[in-house]
Amino acid sequence: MTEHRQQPTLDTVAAAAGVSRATVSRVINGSPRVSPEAKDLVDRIIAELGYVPNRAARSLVKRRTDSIALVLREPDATVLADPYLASIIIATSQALTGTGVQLVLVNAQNDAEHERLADYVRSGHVDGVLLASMHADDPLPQVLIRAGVPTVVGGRPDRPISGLVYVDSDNVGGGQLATERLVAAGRTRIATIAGPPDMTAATDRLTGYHRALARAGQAAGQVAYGRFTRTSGEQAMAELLDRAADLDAVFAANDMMAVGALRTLRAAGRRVPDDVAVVGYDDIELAQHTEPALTTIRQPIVEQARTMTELLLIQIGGHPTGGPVVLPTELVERDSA
Amino acid sequence: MTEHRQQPTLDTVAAAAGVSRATVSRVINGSPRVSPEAKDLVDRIIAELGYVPNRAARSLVKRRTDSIALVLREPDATVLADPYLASIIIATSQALTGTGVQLVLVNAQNDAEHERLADYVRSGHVDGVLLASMHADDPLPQVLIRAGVPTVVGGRPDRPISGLVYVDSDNVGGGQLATERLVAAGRTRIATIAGPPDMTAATDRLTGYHRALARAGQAAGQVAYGRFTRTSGEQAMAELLDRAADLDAVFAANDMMAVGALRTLRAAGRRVPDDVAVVGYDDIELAQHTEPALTTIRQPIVEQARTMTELLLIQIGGHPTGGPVVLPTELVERDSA
DNA sequence: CAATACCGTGAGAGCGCTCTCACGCCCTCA
DNA sequence: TGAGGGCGTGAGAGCGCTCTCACGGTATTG
Repeated sequence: MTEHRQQPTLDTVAAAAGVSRATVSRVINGSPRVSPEAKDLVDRIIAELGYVPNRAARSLVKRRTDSIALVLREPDATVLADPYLASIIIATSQALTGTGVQLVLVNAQNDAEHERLADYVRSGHVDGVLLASMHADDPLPQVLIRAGVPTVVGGRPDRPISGLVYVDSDNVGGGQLATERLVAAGRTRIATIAGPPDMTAATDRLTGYHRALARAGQAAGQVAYGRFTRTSGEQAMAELLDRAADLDAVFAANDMMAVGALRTLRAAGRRVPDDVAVVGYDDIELAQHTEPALTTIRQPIVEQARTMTELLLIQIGGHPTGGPVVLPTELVERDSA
Repeated sequence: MTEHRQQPTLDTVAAAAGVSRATVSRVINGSPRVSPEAKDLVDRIIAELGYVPNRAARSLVKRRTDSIALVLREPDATVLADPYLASIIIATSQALTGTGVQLVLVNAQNDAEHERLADYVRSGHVDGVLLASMHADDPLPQVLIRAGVPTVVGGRPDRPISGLVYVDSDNVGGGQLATERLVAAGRTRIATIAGPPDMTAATDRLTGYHRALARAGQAAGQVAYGRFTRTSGEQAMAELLDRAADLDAVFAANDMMAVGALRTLRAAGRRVPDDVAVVGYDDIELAQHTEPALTTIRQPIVEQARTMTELLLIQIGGHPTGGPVVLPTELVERDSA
């Protein structure tokens, strides 16, 4: 293994260029108060020596690290393939390219790690925090805000938190969009498989469902609850079929549950979309490959990540950010409805 | 917004405890050369003041940042849902919990960003680098090794690089496993859809396929090439059917191509597995939901990430690491073969 | 009992950088 | 011609921490 040769420092460069450390620093930081000749000379020496500023030293004096934390709260390896998470991570990372800001991934699954997270942030290793997803009763956002740490969360918290900036997608609008699609297709006995009542995304989608039905002048339909998993979707669909054998459409609050519903419907001998139309939510990869391909609602994940990142950087810059941002969703028409 | 109250420093704590800065430092770093009384006192003051050491200051003098970079080279938003990537990220992050080491995600898509990556690492912001996936002709590993940066890469490079530590899964063994499954099922005209010839994972799987056939005493079967995408799998399958209408089995070098093959086979009126048995590779989420569910090869992604992380930490610790590690794969039996 | 060892502690020198301040220079203006 | 005002530059004081070194005190040894 190559020996770590001593990295050149500011002083090395200054000495080689015959100027002071301050001048080199000015060149590096693009200060206008440097003569063109000095700048050229220093630039040349820097290239020659392969000098790279030491980030630790810089952030020690600047009180700035130029990196932000993306905090994930999904717990274990079972969610490994969670496409939403993956998208958020990649999209955030991409939103950061060109800004010179680095992304630090932080896993904070349990409470102990939440504690450490606060310390971690206060230790000055990051300038701000992105919380990937809000969970009910999560004290983290408030802790961070109270500590004066720039923070942006993804998804609306279950109750308002003053000073909290969040970026959500329009779940109410999405649920409404999905249900309206079913109404427009002439369905009149539209049921729904809702998500866990303790998640705002789930309750918002249900609200959208109710709203669309009301606007269409239809009576409230059957509601069954799932846990956003395929098997819970299968069960909920069975329950729905049991309670309302004549239903002709289902809006599932996410695609995995829709996939489960599709299975139950097939097992029950119902044809999709002929007998029962199905609309999902999320537009996961799998939605393209089901039989029939799933009509669903697409969330603006990339845009959400980008918006969150932008808001955070603005906040870090010390500027005021507006309130929460809610991004519109989109209907993806396929074959199941 | 709360004012960032002045964080207490070592001096603050020392003054409050009536000891010297050095003693506080010793307590924090768990030095044995501190009297129990002093330690208790300092611990109490630290808790009282909510003191957290400043990481920048620490790493400035220690030349250690306690964070590592995970470098991704998947380019754009189209691979957003790449489950392999997501798994690697999450698994790495999990492998790091409890070590006190932080994960910095770095996107290095194009060459310009590769350049900057080297600088970035030399700027001392990370202690080592994990390269998520090897691409052919990638100069990065050599650059890093030459710079003396601890590095571990995922996947075998296309040609040996001296001093490079990599962790691969046994693609040859996996390809063999898949093909043997087909042989064991009594298939005698086994074709394969191989991946891009410039990726070692693809060529290794093909090698495994050939080896299994040779061991079984069967003649070499038809080989068509895809690009690891579903549509390329569809095309390759059509090509295969064209060249050998009587084939009774296909080994696809990844699941996405297997899904494509399934489509083409269905369109061609072939029943799976009755007429044609299909085995995929990767065991992606989707493999559970195809019709029929896909028999496939599972890679030890979590273990791979964990191993890579461990090897890197050992290297960072200055200890010698053994050579490359190759992890075994596993057959997942479902309905397509 | 003197010599030696060790142990807990404090003083202080940096780590590599930024940034304020002061200084000399040239240019402008009255 | 002298006062004033930039403008480019250098000196030097830290940022918060670790770590070496020296020192007094107690325990151990011949």
